[in-house]
Amino acid sequence: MPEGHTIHRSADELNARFAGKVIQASSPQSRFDAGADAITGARLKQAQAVGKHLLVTLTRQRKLTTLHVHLGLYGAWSYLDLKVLGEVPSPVGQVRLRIQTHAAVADLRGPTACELLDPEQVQALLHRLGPDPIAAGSDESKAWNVISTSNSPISVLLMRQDVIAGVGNVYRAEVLFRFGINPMTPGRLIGRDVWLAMWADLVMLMNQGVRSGQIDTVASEHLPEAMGRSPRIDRHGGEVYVYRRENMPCLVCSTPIAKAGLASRNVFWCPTCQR
DNA sequence: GGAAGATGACAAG
DNA sequence: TTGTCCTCTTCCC
Repeated sequence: MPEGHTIHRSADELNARFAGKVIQASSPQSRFDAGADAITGARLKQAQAVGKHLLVTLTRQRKLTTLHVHLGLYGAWSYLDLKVLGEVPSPVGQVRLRIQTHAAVADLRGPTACELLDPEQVQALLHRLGPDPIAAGSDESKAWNVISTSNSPISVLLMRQDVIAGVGNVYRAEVLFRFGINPMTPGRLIGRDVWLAMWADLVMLMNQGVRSGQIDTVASEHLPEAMGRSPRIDRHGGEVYVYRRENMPCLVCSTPIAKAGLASRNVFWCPTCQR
């Protein structure tokens, strides 16, 4: 499931299979019939991730269209290699969009957004997103301008896509732990140096997530094995300090990890390490 | 078999 | 802050 690193991987996967190819599209679920018809026969130029948004540019008869996909909480892409399978399998479950060539199939399930945008709408979307730590050359100062003047908790600011694009509930919980910052700390109390270090940490962690496909944030000296405990892989597939570890001992100080609802999302932190 | 919950975001009040 | 939407998995009976 999707934070920014997942979407960047989706873009890479789609480019590897479909970039430069003429595609067929369909909506087995019938909820994107018109859109699928509109892009069938188009050439897929490029898939690009911006924060949690996926933008796929397609051309047909020299006309440019952009497919915009946002996975939301539980949307997902799955891929099938037709050279291995031999024939095109029927869609399983609720497939909103199927993209296909003679060689490959990509199925999209459960997205919050699956729509076609014109260039003005694409610009409007990009305009309302903050800097993406995964995109090379992103300007962190746009995020700092908001954070340094805001009374909102830093944990809320980190989730705002107009402040930083691509950070979700896991990365925010983990980066705050790594810097010993309490989630309720107002943004304006975060120092410039601390912010720059946090940004650099997000750049490192999220790029690592793009490469590995999972979120690992625990320093090697704090891994359970290094602490004499049995290895534990979290349900989401990576190794984390606090995310979804409520009531479990902190990997650093053994204090039970706390959990609270904030702005309708769960926040996790160590009450001792993050005073 | 059914409820609850999940790495998200939006609108309404 | 609450309600709503989207789909699948996990957990409990």
